[in-house]
Amino acid sequence: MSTQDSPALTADDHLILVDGSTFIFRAYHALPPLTRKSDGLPVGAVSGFCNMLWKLLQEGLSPEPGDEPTHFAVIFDHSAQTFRNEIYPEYKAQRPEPPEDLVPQFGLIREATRAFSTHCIEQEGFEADDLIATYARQAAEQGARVTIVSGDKDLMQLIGPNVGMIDTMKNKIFGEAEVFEKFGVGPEKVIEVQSLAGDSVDNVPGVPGIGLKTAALLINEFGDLETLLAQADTIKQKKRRENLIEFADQARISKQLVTLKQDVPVEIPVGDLSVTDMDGPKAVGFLKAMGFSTLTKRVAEVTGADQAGIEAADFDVPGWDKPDHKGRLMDRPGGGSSGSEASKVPGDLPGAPDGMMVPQTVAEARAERIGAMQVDNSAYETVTSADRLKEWVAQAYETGYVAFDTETTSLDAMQAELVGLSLACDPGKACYVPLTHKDGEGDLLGGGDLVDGQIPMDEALCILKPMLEDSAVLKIAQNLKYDWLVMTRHGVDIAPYDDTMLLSYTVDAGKGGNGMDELSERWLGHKPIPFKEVCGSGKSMITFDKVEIGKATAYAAEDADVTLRLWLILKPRLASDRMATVYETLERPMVPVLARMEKRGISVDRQMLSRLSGDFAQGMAAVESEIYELAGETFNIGSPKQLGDILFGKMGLPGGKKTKTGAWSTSAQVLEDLAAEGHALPSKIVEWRQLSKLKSTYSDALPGYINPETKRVHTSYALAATTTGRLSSSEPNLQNIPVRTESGRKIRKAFVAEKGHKLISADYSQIELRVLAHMADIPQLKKAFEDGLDIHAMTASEMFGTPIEGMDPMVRRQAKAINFGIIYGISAFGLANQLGISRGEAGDYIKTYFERFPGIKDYMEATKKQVHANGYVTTIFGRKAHYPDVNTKNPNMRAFYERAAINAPIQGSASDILRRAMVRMEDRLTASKLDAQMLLQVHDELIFEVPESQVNDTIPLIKDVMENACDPALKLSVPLQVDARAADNWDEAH
DNA sequence: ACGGCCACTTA
DNA sequence: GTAAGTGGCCGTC
Repeated sequence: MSTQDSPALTADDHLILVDGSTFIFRAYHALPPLTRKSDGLPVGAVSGFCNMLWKLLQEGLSPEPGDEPTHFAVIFDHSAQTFRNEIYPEYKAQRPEPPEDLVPQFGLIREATRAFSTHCIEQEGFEADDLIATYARQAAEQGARVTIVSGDKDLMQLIGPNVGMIDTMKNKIFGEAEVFEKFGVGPEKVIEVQSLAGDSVDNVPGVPGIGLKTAALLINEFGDLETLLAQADTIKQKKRRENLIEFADQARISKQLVTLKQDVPVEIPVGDLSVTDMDGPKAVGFLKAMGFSTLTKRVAEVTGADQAGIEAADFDVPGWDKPDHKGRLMDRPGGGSSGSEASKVPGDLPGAPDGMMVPQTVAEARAERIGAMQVDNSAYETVTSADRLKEWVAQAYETGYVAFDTETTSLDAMQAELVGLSLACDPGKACYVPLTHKDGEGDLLGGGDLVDGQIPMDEALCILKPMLEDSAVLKIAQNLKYDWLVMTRHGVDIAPYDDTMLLSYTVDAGKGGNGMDELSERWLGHKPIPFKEVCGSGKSMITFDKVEIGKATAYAAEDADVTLRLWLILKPRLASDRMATVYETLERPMVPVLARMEKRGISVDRQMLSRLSGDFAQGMAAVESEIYELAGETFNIGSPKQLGDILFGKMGLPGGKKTKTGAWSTSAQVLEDLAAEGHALPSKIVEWRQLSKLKSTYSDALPGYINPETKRVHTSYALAATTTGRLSSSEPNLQNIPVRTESGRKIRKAFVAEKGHKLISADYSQIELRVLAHMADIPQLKKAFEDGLDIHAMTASEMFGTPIEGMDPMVRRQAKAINFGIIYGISAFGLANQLGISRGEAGDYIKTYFERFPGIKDYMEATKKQVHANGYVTTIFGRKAHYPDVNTKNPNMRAFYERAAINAPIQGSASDILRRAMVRMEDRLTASKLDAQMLLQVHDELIFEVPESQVNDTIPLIKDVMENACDPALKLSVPLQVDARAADNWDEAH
């Protein structure tokens, strides 16, 4: 990958650079020796390294959130020879060969780095320090924070405002003060001092007779080395003066040696060092192979890897000659592991219990600490004055983050009136700011007046707006999209922000709901005040502005308090679960994108729908009388129970399936089977039901969703509702608008473009099959997509050997059903149902398919193995879908979860791709000065409203964004194809 | 008034 | 065979 493809770092990023090489030596000498039980392989330094790395990956460096690394790399020396040896051949020349039992551990530690899914960096000709210097400079220049993990004083010259250094072995943080303590100067003068004082360990000569103290004295007096050398003749002390003059060049060489090279042409750009999801089984396999039982257990627990089911990794250890006789190799005291002693050697670090090396993860410790705090609803403040509100805002600036929640009059963000808002900066410290509470008599003639003691809305917003929009304060909300919509209608654009619902969804999708009440019970063991206890429910429900302010404070401030606590628990899990990139690229940026789509809404033709309702009613009435005629009586056709009595009781038709409650099924499938046997009534029922559905769900219901103000329909998208990463749409659901039947498409025609505009529909062609071809790496499928072939015909041709030219449509149809079946985690039962063939025949088809496409079978088996071992599967962009119950003993349930797990990476990856396209779309349109507005998303399709004059320029841009949505993070091995069309209504555009 | 069940709509 | 949401019916509260 070239440098320009690599994403730049931002101020929100935090790069951790681990100095691997010095760590190895220090761990070797500082820690008690340790050998592998099975064969005496020395692993002491490996153990120390693994514990250190695991701790860093788990909790970053600070117990506070927001500090988790977004980028992480371990840097090693490549070889002893570097450019410094050309300048000064003696540089580090006196270094002894590393101890014999350390040699095999060099490779193992690199292996360990990779086993923890961490970047392992080394480059020929450069020391680790130079690579660290280069990365640190680049990251700092891009505004990111950098932390160097090392105890090497040579790295102290890099410390600066954005660059910190920490010695994890001594648990010491090095800031400017520490540098000053050690060198007597600030970080920027360290090299000047070192060039004078030299370094006996590294064989840097310096100037004879000048040590650290004198060097610091001189540099503080003269400023830098060159000035000092130029004015050396003014030095009073004779010997010092002579040495400075005589060894001036040696000092200059020394400076070159100690100056770290900050412009190494690094092979891997800094932007590519982002933290990636840990491969639990891989890490566990490695740790098992090392015999680190405690850490193995710990990693398996946290990553969810199946400890028992994973085999120890098998790899060669260069530099390690497995002794013929146990215990021969080691000569370090206590380092040997003779056969008779082996059983006495603990499986892990002796003398350094894991409890010290591997503290509880921050995520776990947090959950425990925050979860143990009590929630006290009576402790919250009601903010009634502008001055108090300003103090809360100041507190938010002080803390740097604030939990935020709005209270309104409606669940529909597009109609909701702002009633008040709540803030929290610290667990237990939260407030409610009532704004438009009215007294409770508003339903009578009098009353409905504003309650006293509320800050005027405009004044409150003036105080809050700068903070809510200030990049210095992180706003934390639960389901921010709602609050974002409410606030944007008051001219406030919240940024930057975190969303606890999305955090939970990112790390735990599939484990349960992500609503606040559920998360609060799960993580805090606290049940928040139910909304209905404040506002009631049903007909007697009151809007929040009628709630008495004391009661409102207890409820509203609690929401902010709980949200803050959830954030404190969930945010560290992005790092510990390696999900930061998923959250930051696929989840968080979707909030404003979807909010704007919901705000725009789409125009529906009310008259057209009204006419359709009439048409459907007429059709139903006609069918209805036929039904009563055939049945010989009237009954409620919409009641499956009554219908079953007529069909299978009175008329005595053969009942096929039963529903799970034991009643006769009257499903369309059953009715169609009966119709095929020549019965007249069943097909009439099917016809009636279709019309009934179209009328009730669509033509009758949709006009009720037209917003009186905007005259448009505003759906609501749920970002955290599905296990796979798909969105869902509700109130109304605009992702299931009919399209398959002629009468259904009439509904779709009622979705229209504004005057002077067109609707553009752009949809991915076969995206899930393409994703599958990529993931399972199926050569025939990839070739077919590259060549633009009819994929179902190709499948049929491959399976049955018939040429694509002049293929029987029925054969193609079967292949199509199989292709879909594959995506759904195929079973003979399901395929038989779909195609109306026997289980045996369906099984034969599947067998043939797997023979032709063995990679698909491999993929499915691998996926099943994964979900059983980890409890989750992942998409190509790292999204996780959890199936916590997949190991159930119930074979039907188990098979069901396995199919879902096979489907999830396919469906989820396709969803990720469209999310990426959506996140980029608006900027790309704006950059091209196009006014297209993204209105709807339907899983593989985007709907836009576009000024007529711009249609021709907009279509290619939309296609470009969608077809290249994987760039630059991932190179898909199949092309993506997008079909886009413009028309006056959705039906014709589709 | 609420919730489970069934049926139907989409990708 | 995967993933969703909505409406009508009907029993329970």
